[in-house]
Amino acid sequence: MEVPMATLAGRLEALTLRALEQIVGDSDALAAQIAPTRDEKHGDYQCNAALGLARRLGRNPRDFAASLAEAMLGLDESGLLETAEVAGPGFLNLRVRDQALVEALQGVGAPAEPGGRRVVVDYSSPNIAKQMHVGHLRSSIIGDAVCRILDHMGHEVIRQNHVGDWGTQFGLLCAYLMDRGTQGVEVDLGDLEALYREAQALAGTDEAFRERSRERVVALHQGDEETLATWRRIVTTSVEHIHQVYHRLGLLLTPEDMRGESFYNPRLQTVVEELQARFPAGSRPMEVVEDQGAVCVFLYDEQGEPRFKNAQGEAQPLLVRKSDGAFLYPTTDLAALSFRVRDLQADWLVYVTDSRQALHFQMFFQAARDAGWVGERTLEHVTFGTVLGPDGKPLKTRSGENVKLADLLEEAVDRAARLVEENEQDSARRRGFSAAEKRGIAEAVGIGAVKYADLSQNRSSDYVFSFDRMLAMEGNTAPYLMYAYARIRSIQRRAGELPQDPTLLLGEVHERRLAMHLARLEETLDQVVHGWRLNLLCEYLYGLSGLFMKFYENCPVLAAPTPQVRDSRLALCEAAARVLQVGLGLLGLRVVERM
RNA sequence: GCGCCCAUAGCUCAGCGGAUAGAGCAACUGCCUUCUAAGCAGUGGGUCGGAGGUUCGAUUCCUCCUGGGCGCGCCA
Repeated sequence: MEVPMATLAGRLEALTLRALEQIVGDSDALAAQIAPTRDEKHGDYQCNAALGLARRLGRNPRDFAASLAEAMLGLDESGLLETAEVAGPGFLNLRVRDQALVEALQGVGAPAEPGGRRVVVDYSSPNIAKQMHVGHLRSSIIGDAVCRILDHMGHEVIRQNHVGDWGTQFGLLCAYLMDRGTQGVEVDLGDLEALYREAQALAGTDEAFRERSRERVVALHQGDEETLATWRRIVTTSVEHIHQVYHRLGLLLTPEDMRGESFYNPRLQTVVEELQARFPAGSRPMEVVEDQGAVCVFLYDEQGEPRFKNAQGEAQPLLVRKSDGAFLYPTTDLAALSFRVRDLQADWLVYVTDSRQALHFQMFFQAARDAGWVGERTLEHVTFGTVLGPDGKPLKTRSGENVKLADLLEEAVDRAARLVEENEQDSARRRGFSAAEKRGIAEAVGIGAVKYADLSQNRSSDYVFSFDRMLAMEGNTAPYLMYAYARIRSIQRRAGELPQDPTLLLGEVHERRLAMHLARLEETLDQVVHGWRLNLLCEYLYGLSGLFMKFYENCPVLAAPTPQVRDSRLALCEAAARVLQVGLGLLGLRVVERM
């Protein structure tokens, strides 16, 4: 993995590689193995290259590490290293010069120059005609953070909200609405949901209605104007609701990013025909055959064995057309992939959906690859676990329904508002906020808490949703990080004029620790992107907040011993505020100036 | 049956080859006449589910086992 040269880790890695080449000559298997030290008595970074390499070369690891250290110090024209010391069985402990650290802080948090790759990020993807519920939370939050980080790193991001606006449920709903003759009458979302439930119930008992629903699906797909008009009314109502929720969640998604399943309808037939024509029965690694009236794509590995098997141990196909002629989820996904590659010219596709769809994505990615649609492009399925209730089962309301996202966010903000109010009632903590300020803080803290609680989890595991924990004032929570930021702003307000281009002095241990951590934002992001481990960014920001709090306790800023130290500390405060704001911004959280 | 994910402190979770395994909560002890105490400092708490293997080195990688979650032909 290439690391941008600007980061300390990147510069150390480059230096280490040059030194290794000098010692052992050209070798394809050289790895610098630079990592931040866990314990600061081992320096700032450690190089673990000597341990393994010395053994392969039949040399003593400590001796090898010593000559590596010598070579590195000799090649270090830019004055990066303070010391390089051999320790333990052959670790090389590296301490960075304060001057190099100060340089690394220049422009920290600034976005990269544009010029990266073109990335399509597919996320959120709610269903039309239903309220957004907790099942859409993680995709929305995670996908948005992915977009923000990619953009920060200089990539061109194209958001795609692949909404479900075209399935069989619309036949049901259109048929029911048209039966009732509600054309022209305003329908709100609550009505739609009630109507959908009624329609489902009716379909359970009424064969004729089921038949009319099926006909409506066909009419819709064939572009029947009356059916389309009904469908559009449903869509318009839902889109409005969805964007209200997005606005409150603070997502980047706009109506322009919405490209629903219906968009691909005219392309589905072509996709199936292309595959059928190019991969007739007997083709490898993929063959398209009709079985029981359905069009099936079978995928084979290099040995000609089926890549996927069903519960009976038989080859399992990807179904691209049902026996009744209708298309399915995989068909739409293939059409969308083709559109993103050919029309949007993307060279990196990211899909953010829950992990239950992992098999589907494996199959459909493989089919796209085998069809030659992918080439050198990157396909990533970013999965996540389920949001659970206190009982350890998927979160539902007491009556067993999906928790509506709008309700969940409302409660989070309510609870945050109560916390703000409690502080205002306490004479020792009162800040004298206006009603508008209190609302602003509650909104940022409440929504931020929900998002941060999600992002700070390991993506792959399920997690138990708890307002109490996410809004806790202590620990790795949004309020803690936002509080750190507000404290910095408070100092800056009191300081008045901020110093112009001050010299950073890192004599105090808390000053240097803070500076070193601040300098590691970009290298943390490099790690985050590798596997989309967003919780690493959360951990980084939590660590930053903790270091700032310790700095705050131990290093008076406004009452610093000298004007030079005061200016230096004010500059550290400014850098910390910037990194916190940028970092939280990358996660989609807003900061507040006071709380 | 096959596949994917998970198992780490009493609880909730970090830690995807490196040095004595880390946080927060909960329990206990200090610190507000000094920049926001939504804070800081400290104490106690672990056979990293089990057994093998690879490695100079394994919570981390591989194999098997146990226990949980999820998925596997016309839903998306």
